Amino acid sequence: MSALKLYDTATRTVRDFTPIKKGEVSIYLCGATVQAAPHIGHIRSGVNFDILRRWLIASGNNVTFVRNVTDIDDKILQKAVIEKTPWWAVAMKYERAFSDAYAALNVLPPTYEPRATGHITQMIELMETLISNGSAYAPGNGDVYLEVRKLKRYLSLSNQKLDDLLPAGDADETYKRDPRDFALWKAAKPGEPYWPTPWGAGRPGWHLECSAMAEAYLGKSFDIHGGGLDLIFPHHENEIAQSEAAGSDFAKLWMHNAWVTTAGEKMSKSLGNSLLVTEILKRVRGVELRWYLGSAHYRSMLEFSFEALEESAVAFRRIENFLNRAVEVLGKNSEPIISKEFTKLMDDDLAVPQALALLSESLKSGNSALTSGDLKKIAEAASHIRGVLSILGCDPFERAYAQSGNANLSEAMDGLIALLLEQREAARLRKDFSAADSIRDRITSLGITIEDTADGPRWSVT
RNA sequence: GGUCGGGUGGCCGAGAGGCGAGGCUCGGGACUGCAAAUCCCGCUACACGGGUUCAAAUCCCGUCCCGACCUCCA
Repeated sequence: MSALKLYDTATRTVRDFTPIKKGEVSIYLCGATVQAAPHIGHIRSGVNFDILRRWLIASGNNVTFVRNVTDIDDKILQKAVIEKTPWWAVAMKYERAFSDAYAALNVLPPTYEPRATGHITQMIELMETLISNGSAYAPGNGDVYLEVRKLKRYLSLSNQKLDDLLPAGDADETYKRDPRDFALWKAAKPGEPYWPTPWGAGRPGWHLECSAMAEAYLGKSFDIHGGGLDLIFPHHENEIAQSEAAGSDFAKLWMHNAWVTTAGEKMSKSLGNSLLVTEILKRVRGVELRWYLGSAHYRSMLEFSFEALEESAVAFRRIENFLNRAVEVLGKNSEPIISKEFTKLMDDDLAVPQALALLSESLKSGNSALTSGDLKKIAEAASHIRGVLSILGCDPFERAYAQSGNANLSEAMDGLIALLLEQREAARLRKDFSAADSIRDRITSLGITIEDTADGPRWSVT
């Protein structure tokens, strides 16, 4: 019995979430336009919605999760010219880059991951519907526009008035009945890729694909539509306009994640390469980046700095260290438990930051139990921590984060270090501390940390 | 111009009328041959000016500052 509440952009309130079909949740997330490698802002969206998805699953729902790939658009075509390569090669290259980033951050693969170019047929059908019912028009040049003045309602998501909008600057308005009408379909210019349609050869406008694909995979009505804040207008407004004009109910609830900012500003694509996921992953592991991106509330801006990232990674290693020690002491891993308190927090619009305070309590209690040797409490703490981490997608024991090392090699290493530690222990016993410290220093300089515990020394690679 | 979101301690980051989230840093202590790890204690804030209230970071009015969107955007 879920009491999940989520913030709905459409009503600007936190409200009860009830799926259309009990136990089944359908989500459409606007994915990447594959025109450049992902930076950490792009991937935050993936992480935030992955947390939502994991929570819905943990709450007993079957989740159908659709995340599209926009593999044709103006920027991809521009990039193809710059990179002197076909547009589809550009799209494929960056789609792979996104896939790699999602995988590195343990973002669950979507149930379906449709590409725009694979759904031209559905888009044409949608346009036919819109033209035949008078919502859209083809002025004859190959373009197809949606006539926004004819809509029963428009701009309800962003709460704007049509007449307040600034007129589009560089739009070629000669074919538009109103400057605010937007393109469903764009006529191909010479040299551009095109698909044939009853109105001429061209390619999809940006918004059409999401309406077409959402209906294809989720039907005329589905539970949650998500994306970044900047998609509210125009992208999501236009999706609503198209789909409603075509007779769909479309999304029941709208969720938008906030940005990763630098110096208070939205991360822009012209910022350079330093914040690309691949670059960040040279500094911290995937699980640590995910922990960082997931740790702020999804509707709060996350002010990025390398200091904050490093700090966050250190905090995560502390948790990981406890879990590893718990396994050593207990001889086995503790099963994740989702506590009532945690459930209450997550049900409250995914209150992750407060859940982290809860985790912090478990960590303290677990570490204390480790000192006192209270096995029951150690297991309890480990279970609660793993419960939280499993929802955040940061459980270090998850397969996505498993070390793919050479088993023989680590066994040999284990033996070698044990040998050194035995010598050090012998030196300590005879109070030859300078010999003991010199062994420790040598080991430390190789990047291995030695800790003396009540149960003897333990080592870990830093 | 319209719409939306912010300003919280040295830093990050929650909360949204009362009983001061949490983490990091810093200071002190316990433990330890030393270190590391861990635990305990301490430091304590809500942009500014008014107002409402027994009580305001939270509500209201005003001001300042920052950011986002307005047909390329996570």
